Amino acid sequence: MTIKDIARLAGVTHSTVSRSLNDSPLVAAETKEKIKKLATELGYSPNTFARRLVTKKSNTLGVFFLSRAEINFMENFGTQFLDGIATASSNNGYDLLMFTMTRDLSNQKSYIRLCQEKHVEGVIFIGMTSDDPHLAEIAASQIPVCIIDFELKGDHVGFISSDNDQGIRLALDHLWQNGHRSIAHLGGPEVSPVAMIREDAYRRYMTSHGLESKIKILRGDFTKDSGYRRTQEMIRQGHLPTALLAANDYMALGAVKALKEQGYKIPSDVSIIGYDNVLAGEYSDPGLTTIGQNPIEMGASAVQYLFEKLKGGAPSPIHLINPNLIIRDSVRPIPIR
Amino acid sequence: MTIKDIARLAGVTHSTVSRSLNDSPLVAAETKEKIKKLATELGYSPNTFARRLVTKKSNTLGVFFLSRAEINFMENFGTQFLDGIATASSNNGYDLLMFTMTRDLSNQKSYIRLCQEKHVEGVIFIGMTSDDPHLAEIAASQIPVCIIDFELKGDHVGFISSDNDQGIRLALDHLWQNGHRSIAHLGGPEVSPVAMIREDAYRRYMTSHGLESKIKILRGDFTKDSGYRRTQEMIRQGHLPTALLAANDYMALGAVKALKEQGYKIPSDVSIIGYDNVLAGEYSDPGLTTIGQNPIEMGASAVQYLFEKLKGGAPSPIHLINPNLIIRDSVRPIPIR
DNA sequence: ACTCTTATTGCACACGTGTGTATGCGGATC
DNA sequence: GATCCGCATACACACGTGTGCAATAAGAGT
Repeated sequence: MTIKDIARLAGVTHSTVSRSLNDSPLVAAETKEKIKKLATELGYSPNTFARRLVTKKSNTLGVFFLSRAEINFMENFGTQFLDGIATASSNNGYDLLMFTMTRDLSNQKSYIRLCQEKHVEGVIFIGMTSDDPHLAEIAASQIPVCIIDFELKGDHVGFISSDNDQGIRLALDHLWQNGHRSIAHLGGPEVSPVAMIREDAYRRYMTSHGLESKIKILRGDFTKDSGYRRTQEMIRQGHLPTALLAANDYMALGAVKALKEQGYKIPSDVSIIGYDNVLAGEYSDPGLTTIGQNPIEMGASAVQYLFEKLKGGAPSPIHLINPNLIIRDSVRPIPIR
Repeated sequence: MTIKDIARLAGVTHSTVSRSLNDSPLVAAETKEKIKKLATELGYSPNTFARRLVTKKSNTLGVFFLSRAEINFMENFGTQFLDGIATASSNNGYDLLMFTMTRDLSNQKSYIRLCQEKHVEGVIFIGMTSDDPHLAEIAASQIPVCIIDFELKGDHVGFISSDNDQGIRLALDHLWQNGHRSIAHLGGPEVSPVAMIREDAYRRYMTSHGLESKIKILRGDFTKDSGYRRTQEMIRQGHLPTALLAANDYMALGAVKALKEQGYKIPSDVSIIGYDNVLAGEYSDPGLTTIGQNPIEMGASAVQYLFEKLKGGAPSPIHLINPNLIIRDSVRPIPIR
């Protein structure tokens, strides 16, 4: 079923059909209607390959995501990113091609080259790592790029992230409103940009609320075990805060474990708040109050950035998505001392 | 950069170039080499749209996955399925188009229709649900379909799943070898096919090992809370087994919680083994011994099925992937009584 | 030396769609 | 009534690649 078939049945040429279906003003309203009706009756759908060949527009976005079996860092975020990306893309009539970034980075084909070959108009990266050998090439890309949770500067590259600063403020506001004044921070490693942003937000909040003297930072590495050990050390030193704000949920769960082992009760003895809203926090005991990112919205924003770029606009290269506070059972109000 | 450009530079016609790059025997070995060399030097890559237009082959697979923000049932499996699918697809020179199955099933376009429009040669579904209104249409599909974790019969539809029967045997073997003879089963709801398969495997194993009298089944609904409550009831009744095999990890974690609350120690008092290898089990206390599915391999198998179908073969419509036992700290050997 | 065969290349068309230009037709203007 | 204008449609070509068939050249056989 092609436009030529429709043309024959309607007694016109294929050009008239083409123009009708594309709503060209060059064709009489009457015949246009007639042809459109005929097309839908026949269940016609255009051959995208022929169309793309002549228009030189692919209407296709690409998404690369990290493929590492042993690293589960993405939790269920991965599918939610993809969810947001796929629906936003589809809503705008764009196809979505999916690629993986494999682990042996040596014989890996250049991403950008691959995109050119596939005629991808814009591309999104999920799970980019700083050891990737193609970073410079991506930064110099001529086709619009958007990277989730990894900052890279370039004329046509955007950056989508959760607003970590605001997330920390949400968490600390919650503790503050529950009467907590002695709040320690279980931070991530210094090599992690996200960890540093969260720690910095903690420092600023404490200072601006007159709690500068209460600032206390335990340095973990985002693993549950590091949270467990740093908390053990803190317990031994004997200075327990009333609340602990962890830079991610896994460390928070490690802290819970260490405290429970020493006979402390959560949240009656110590309140704990995590970050990321991983599933383990939902199923832990007590349920972990935490800050949730909005991965679906992040994915949609990435697509949004690409479309604005494609339209010739100059969207902000950085988009921070609002996180939200998820209240469970690990924070308890205390009277102000 | 087209084959015409190469033709001009090589002093031949575009047909000769086309034949050379496609390794046709109709062209002299000498000129073939020359042209191939020229093409790589110029960094030529064929225009897929033109090629697909004339060959009528898209070299494209499609993947639909369920898009439901509030349902996290896929955990990190989703990305791993996609990982396996994307790499297998790419290794065979196929592109992968991604679509979502949106929640409002009413105004949803027919999946198969969409596949035809996009010229998808084969399609994979992840997260299919039994309330989807397009099931009949999928079953009757003329293009090869493969569904992960959802059985549907049709001439061109395949079914990929973890081998639940073997998984249960792995778990019970592990308990058996650790001396356990009194093993209860915390099963899933009767409406779940997977739950029934797992329960049946439990029954057969117990019977074939002379433990028919020890068969005891608690009926949960796959949630942590149901595991918690069924276990509480069992404790109240006073007949504790030495080991508990749960039909999924969340229920296992619920059981752990109930037992710990009553002062029992895991695994010294009761051994517990879960199923699915969700992340929460890795981070729970104690680490949950469980059965892991191999989602990457499942994804790759789905692609494999489609390719065999496309080659005209008749692959088995059912593929069961071997699960594996993941030993952590929730099972402990006991002396045989 | 002539014919026949075979190897190699060119020619021409096709795939389905979009678009610039030409053509035809009706009506309005003078 | 001749001219001009505008509207609607047809014609023709293009996009880049693949392929059946014809054409040419070279070599082999008699």
